[in-house]
Amino acid sequence: MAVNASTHATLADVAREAGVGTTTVSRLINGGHRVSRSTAARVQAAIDRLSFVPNHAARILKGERTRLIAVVVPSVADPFFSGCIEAAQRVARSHHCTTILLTTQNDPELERECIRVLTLHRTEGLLLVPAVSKSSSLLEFFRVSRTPIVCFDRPVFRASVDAVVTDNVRGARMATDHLIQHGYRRILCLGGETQLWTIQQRLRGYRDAMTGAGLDAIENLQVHDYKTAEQIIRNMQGNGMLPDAIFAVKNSITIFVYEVLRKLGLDVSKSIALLGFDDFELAEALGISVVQQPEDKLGEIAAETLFAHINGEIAGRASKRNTTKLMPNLVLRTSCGCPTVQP
Amino acid sequence: MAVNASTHATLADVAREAGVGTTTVSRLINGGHRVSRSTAARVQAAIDRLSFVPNHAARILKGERTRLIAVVVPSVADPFFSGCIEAAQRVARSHHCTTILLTTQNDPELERECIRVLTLHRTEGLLLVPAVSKSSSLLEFFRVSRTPIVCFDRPVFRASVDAVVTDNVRGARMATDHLIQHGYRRILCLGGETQLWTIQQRLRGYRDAMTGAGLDAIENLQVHDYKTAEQIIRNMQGNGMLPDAIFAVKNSITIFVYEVLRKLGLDVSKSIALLGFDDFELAEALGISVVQQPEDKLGEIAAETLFAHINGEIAGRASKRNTTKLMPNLVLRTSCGCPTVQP
DNA sequence: CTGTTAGCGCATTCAT
DNA sequence: ATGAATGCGCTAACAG
Repeated sequence: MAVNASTHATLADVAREAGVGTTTVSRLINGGHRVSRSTAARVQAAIDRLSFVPNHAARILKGERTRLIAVVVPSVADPFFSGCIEAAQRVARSHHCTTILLTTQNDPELERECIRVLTLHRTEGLLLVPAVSKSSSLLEFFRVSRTPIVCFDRPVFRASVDAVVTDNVRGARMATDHLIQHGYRRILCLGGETQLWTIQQRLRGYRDAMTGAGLDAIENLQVHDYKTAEQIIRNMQGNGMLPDAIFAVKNSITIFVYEVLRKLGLDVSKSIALLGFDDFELAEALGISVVQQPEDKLGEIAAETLFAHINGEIAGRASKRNTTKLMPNLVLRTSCGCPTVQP
Repeated sequence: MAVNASTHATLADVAREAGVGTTTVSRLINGGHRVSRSTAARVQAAIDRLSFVPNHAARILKGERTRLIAVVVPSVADPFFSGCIEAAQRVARSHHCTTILLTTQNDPELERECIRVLTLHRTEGLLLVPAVSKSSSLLEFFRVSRTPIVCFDRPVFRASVDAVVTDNVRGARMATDHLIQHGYRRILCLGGETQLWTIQQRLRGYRDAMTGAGLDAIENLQVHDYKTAEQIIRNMQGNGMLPDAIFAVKNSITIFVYEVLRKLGLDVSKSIALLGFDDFELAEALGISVVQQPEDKLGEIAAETLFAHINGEIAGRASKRNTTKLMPNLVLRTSCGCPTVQP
């Protein structure tokens, strides 16, 4: 047989093998309409014999859809993002699309490279967590790009693309208000990575709540790792300035703080209350109260919105951008001072 | 301008816009050799004006590399796998390749679908966590596939493809031995998902260690969630049969057990020692001793091996399969009974 | 029902 | 240094 030995079999190979024209083969693999029973069987046999799989590139060149969408996130390892990705993938699969996954590490330079790659591959849509929210180069890309784009987790300022985000302000305010209602007055807010929009929003929520209650905001936004967290709390302890409660603006900080309090022998919720933004696996076991983001909803809605655009169900660029704000959930366990609930 | 309005600009569009032939444009975007200074500038301007990005599909059709590799894992949300993915991606990027990410949920049916998709896209290589280790259809696929494949985390029995795995037997044995050395005699092994190769290996390690020390293995492999874990331990408590120590064969079970012990008021490491397979974020904070898998190494080595194959640096299918076993790390914190270490 | 043919966008001879 | 022509594998329009 004169099959293309070095690489994959082609449609022509199959046609020759089955003794038919290429069109017949093409028709068979595209639904099998207008092909006689017997011919179909013969062609199918040839396909199996040659392990033929159509060349996607050739189809795309003919103008078929690529059925590829790109998901660009800061990191896969972050449980929050991997949760979103999982949900988005599920949606993509339901639309018979495959996902190209790119990571930016929040670096605008890498982000540009990701965009180059996905343009190269002619992805039909882009689900993007922008590295920075204020970016003229992203704005420019949005302007010239002809493929649908949906941002999630963070918006891009002044951009005319849809975005799906959590209401971070509201979440932080709910959390802080709750601590205030418990009667705490000195509520410390611990944070880091303040360049991120999400963090800024949470800070705003915290401040709003404190101000609203006539309390002074106490903040330290230099928490980068366990070490800095320990130092900060030790210092406050040394000065006899320990707070009544701590609001941690993100996942990892909540964990650091919990660890520090434990090491310093401070009983969480007895001596110091703790409430964090973002849930994590062990939080429930440890009774740590948190603001929970609906990550699967985020990924799912973002992806559904994207496909609505792709399928032309939404007016497109002409219309104004539409930001969907998802409400976070205040999950009360015991670290905030709430009583243990007995099931 | 007669530019292809509805879609992306083509090389011909650029050529027309710049008043040159297509060849010249092609040369410019492929290194720019043999193009005069002035022409180059003119063409570049046209490229920018039209936001031209070469059509990858056309290049592939011409025989260029797709520069695409597929990563097929059970789930992205699992921190173990997302760690592997992150590392593999880093390697892929260093080889100028993009990653297509597919998930199987450990379902052989979905796995087949993933393989269809990646064949369609002509990925140059496949990094696979096989849904099941005993699979004739996978074996068949390996046999006919002409693209390099590397399995990781789990092997496929009797397959002639490389695999990179953790030495699970050894890890479990190290863990159990350590508990034995602490003087514990009644060491309970708690597990689930026993259909997975990794779990089976860990069980073997546990049994080897127990048998080797002349102790009776005590196992319950029906732990599926928090509820079952609680029931099992409560039962043992009711019978006065609580063990001295517990070895949890995986991540989530360790967490369940920790949670149960806490709820039952049993002091971990004082009343009952605990040691788990697989590290997790809060384990350090909680002082839970674990067997740590080098996930980034796993992903990295698997990917590097794959690229060695892709780049023809390894003999290929002819040679026997080569399984790389990575040594896990026993990370001793306090839950196993070890003293707190003061830095 | 089935086959022939043109052309998608690009890289690549082979001329000039 | 530059361009015209060819073909990669496939689909679709057009015969038969």
